[in-house]
Amino acid sequence: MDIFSKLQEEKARLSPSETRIADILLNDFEFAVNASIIELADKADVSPPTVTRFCRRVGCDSFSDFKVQLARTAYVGMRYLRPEPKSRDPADVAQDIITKAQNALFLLHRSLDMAAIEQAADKLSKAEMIYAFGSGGNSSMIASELQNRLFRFGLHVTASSDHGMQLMMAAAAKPTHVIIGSSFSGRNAELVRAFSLARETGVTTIALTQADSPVAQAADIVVQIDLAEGNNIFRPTSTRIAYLAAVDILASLVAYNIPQAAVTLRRIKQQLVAHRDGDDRQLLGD
Amino acid sequence: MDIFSKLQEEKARLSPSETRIADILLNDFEFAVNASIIELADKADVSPPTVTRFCRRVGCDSFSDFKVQLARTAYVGMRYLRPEPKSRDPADVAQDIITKAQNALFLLHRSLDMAAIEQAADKLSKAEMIYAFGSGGNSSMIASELQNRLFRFGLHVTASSDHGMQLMMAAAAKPTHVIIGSSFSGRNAELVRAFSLARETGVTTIALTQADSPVAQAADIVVQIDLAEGNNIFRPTSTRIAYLAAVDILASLVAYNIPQAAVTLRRIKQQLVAHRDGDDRQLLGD
DNA sequence: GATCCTTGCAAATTATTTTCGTGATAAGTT
DNA sequence: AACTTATCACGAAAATAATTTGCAAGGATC
Repeated sequence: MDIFSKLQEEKARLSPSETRIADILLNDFEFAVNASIIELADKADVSPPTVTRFCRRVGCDSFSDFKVQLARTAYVGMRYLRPEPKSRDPADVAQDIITKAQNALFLLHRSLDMAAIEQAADKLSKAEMIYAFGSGGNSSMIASELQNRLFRFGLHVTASSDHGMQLMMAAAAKPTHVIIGSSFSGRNAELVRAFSLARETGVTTIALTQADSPVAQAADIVVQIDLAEGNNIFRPTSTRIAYLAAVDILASLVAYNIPQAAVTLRRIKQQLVAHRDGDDRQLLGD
Repeated sequence: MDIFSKLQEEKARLSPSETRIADILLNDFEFAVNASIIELADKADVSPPTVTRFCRRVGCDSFSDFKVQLARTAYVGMRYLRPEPKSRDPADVAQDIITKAQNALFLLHRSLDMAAIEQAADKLSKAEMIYAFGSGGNSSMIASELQNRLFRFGLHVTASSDHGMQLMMAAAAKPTHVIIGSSFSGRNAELVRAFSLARETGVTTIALTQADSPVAQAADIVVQIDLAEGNNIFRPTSTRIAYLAAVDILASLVAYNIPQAAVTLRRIKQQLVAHRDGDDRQLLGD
């Protein structure tokens, strides 16, 4: 368990002196990781022993262990404690965006249900036909990314971001087919309808979405992507990055399931090396 | 600058004792961040002073500073020193992909030229018309992402992934217009032609690409995105994630330059909060 | 008024850094 | 080739700094 969650948990039980220490951690983190116990104690107007006791309280062995843990979780844990540092200084903006993106990946990794992903990869690699659904700028990008990745392995796949089309495809799909749909919010009602329709005829449905959302409940297999609220709503880029990484993982696992894919990919790679001087289109390869 | 790049840089000049210390860092990192200077010295078969000297050598003020820096960059920096774990075990595959994506963000952040980005943001926010160019699956996605982000701020922007169209637009552009083009490889010859054409008539050109590449040389302003080779060629997803983050940064800076944008964005946010139950399309907002 | 908790002081302990000297290697000199 | 001389890496020990522990005083609570 990381320091920051421990801190939030203990917050109420902290003594006045300890609260002052905690405040410094949250407000002037840079100072805190670089300070010695004496400097930190001075700044918090407490004695060094109090700082030591504080460290023990939040689950560390010693002050130096505390500093290491602090520095370690800082990278990921820091920003989602305080809402928005949001200075307009370009360096801060860049730092903030990069950190949020890394956090999103971190959270994705932590919440990934590997069993579900493996199951999804398994179904996809055996599917006679795959429909990738997603609407809105974000999810439709994910749908075309799925198409982009999967067709390379020799799979039959088509992507659609059109609700009407999705419904028709879902109605026409056979039990040997697979529908994979993405919804960041989990509340895409049309996708839910498409899933329900497909399941009536025994088509396998896979959702890339938030756990326990309507879309998740409508699907057979749920690759859940649960990010903290803050990341989610107002900063779509970091959420999208997490989805892209999830698709990357899924596609890689599918590739391992398909012997032919390895051969194809190797050929693409060789071609890439041979023609390094071409333009971007070649980078499509993987 | 982080410890691990410093380490690689200094590697050749390291003495035998120092090399032993470096080895421990790389092989038993967990031990290294938790050890005291004495424990670390013992394990490396050197004396504590040698460890202190080693710390100074890699750019730290003291041993404790060293430990903090270590713990701090560990999360992202670790893996790109060792080549490939690459087992087929799903958990490893996932870990590998996530780490590579995080590294790409880390490297992006390190190599970002903030002055160039600010300059680019400045030009974009003042442009009468913006053309976003990019071809191939990756760069065309970046182009449409640019359109997607910039039109929200009230800017006039169009994206194109069609070479012929790009040339015509470049020929028709006026000095008050801006062309922004993306090329992962930096070798998109058509984009170079479009840039050259545009510059003849004094149109500002901005490139999102590798430094010192043909595309970079053809542009007025270069937002350089330099990732290590390994990431680049065979794993397009992580490169793309870096580009997406770069666009995110650029767009955020543009937003700060445009007073009107803040108002628009606030309205979008309020609407999002009010209609939380809608579908994905609303997440397009930022 | 007894008890418990918080806190700081001072001493003890431990960790880290500095200083200094040795030995090894390389470069220059006779 | 042999002999300085310079340079450097390295560790021992001393000096310094940081951290922890034991203990007692001051408050709050019951």
